Amino acid sequence: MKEAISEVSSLSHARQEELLRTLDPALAEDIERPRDHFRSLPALEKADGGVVMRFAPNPSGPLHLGHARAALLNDAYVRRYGGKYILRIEDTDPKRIDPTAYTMVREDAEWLGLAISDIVYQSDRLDIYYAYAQKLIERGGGYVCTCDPERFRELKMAKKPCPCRETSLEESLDAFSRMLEGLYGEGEATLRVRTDLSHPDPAMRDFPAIRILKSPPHPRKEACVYPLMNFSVAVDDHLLGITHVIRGKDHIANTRRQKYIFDYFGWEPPVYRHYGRMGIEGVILSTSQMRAGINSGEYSGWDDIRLGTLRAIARRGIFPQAVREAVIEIGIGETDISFSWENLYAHNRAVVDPVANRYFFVPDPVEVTIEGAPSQTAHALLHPAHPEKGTRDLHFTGKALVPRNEIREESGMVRLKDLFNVEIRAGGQSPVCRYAGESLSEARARKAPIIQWLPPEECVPATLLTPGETIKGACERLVAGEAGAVVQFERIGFARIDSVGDEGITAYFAHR
RNA sequence: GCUGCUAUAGUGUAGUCCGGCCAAUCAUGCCGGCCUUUCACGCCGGCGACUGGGGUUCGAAUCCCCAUAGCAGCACCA
Repeated sequence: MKEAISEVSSLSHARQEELLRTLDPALAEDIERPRDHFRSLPALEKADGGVVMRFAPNPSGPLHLGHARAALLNDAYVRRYGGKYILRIEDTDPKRIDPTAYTMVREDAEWLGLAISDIVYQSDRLDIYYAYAQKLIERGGGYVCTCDPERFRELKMAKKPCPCRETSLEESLDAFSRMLEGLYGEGEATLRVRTDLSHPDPAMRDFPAIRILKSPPHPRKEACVYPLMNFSVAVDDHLLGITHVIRGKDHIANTRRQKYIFDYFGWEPPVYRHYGRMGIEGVILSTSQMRAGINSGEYSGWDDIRLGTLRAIARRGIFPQAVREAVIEIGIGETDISFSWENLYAHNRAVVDPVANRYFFVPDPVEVTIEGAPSQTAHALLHPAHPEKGTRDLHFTGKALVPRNEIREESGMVRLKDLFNVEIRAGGQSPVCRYAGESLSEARARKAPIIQWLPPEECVPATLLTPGETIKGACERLVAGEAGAVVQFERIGFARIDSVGDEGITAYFAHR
């Protein structure tokens, strides 16, 4: 037996399969094919008949890269299995609502290209939550607690019940009505879900479901009794027919809590997947911290290019498709990861390179006279791979703007791209530049750098903004027609033309 | 403190469930070369990882135990 095994083992997989096919073709069909791993997400259980999923941000600010992961992952599964995708605005905490965020979230979701089929506002559903809260009490699953929160916490940690836990069903129902009538002050009464006080995880013990909030007022509704997310989410997930939930692992405990509610009502919970925490190099994702920075004037707004908001990266010329690919590549692993800009840029480069027109941008320009050079016109291609897009024509008439850092003692020969060769002798204040022929092959042979340049009378002042620095320079006039588009400044990198004004062009650097 | 999750190159990821051509995949990054009137794109080559220690086994990235590290939760936030 052993010999037989080692004999088979010594054969190659291909050979083994071949032999098996001759012995038992049916069995051979069962051989597991190596999964073609083109970045496909793992399959979801119970999803073959279609899914109903949701993206559930709270409207405290615009969407950022962290939201994009949740939104796009769920979106990818809805597209894969078919079904519905619900955008659920979780606005049950007036303290954390920025009224302008309602629009920003919708704009950002649209930018991402989410396949949203419905939008639901939780603030429209308060009566539903109240009704289910009553049912929960009737089923013995909840009680109104009027203890001091601090006191309750102590009891909970000691695995001891608070006095309210023993109140009768009727009393709890009455107390809950009084909550709704506004007879309690803020924090004076809370509906708790009855769980298991001896549960080893303190996070599970009689967690709160509904609380009273007198201020600030809700921007959309008049109310002072609001559900906590664990309650509203459980009720909504059931009522909206959510089948699968993909969310961050910070919700693992919430999932367990929500299961108590599902159990009390006899509902079947969705299938959950929790992905790991995602940090982003050099960027804060906390909405409150970003807001603080905006208020203090550190950032110019939600679309300040140093921020990780979607509007900020859009402004820099990152396309939603690149974000989608980067996020899908990351997947739903439970490991904590750090999101790398390099990976995002690589995806964006693939999106943008084939379509971005090429232009010259000369940073820190210095004007030089090129002695002995004939006037002539350079016909530079808008895109090297698409000659049919045409050319930008630059007329040379004796002078050129070139990047200051190309003029050095040791410069020697450089070639002005699409024009001719120039011999530079730096030394002192005024560099001397002399025409050195048209020969491209000579420039090659002498390893002359091929640099960008501009006719001084045909250029526009331009500012290139990167997250770290502001580069002043000049660019071709034609760039003015690219407002809103992403172009490639040759030898510099891709940039989005943000605005074209009297004082010149402003562009945001995307990446190399 | 209590509870839970995770651990593969600089980064992301495949493989882990069901141990075996895994001297570990793919991408990105970096380095070198080729191509090229851009330092872009494309092509070729190279660099670089199974957290540590025990155990089980003929055989462990894969199973078990311990340790370590990171993360999350224990909010009248979501």
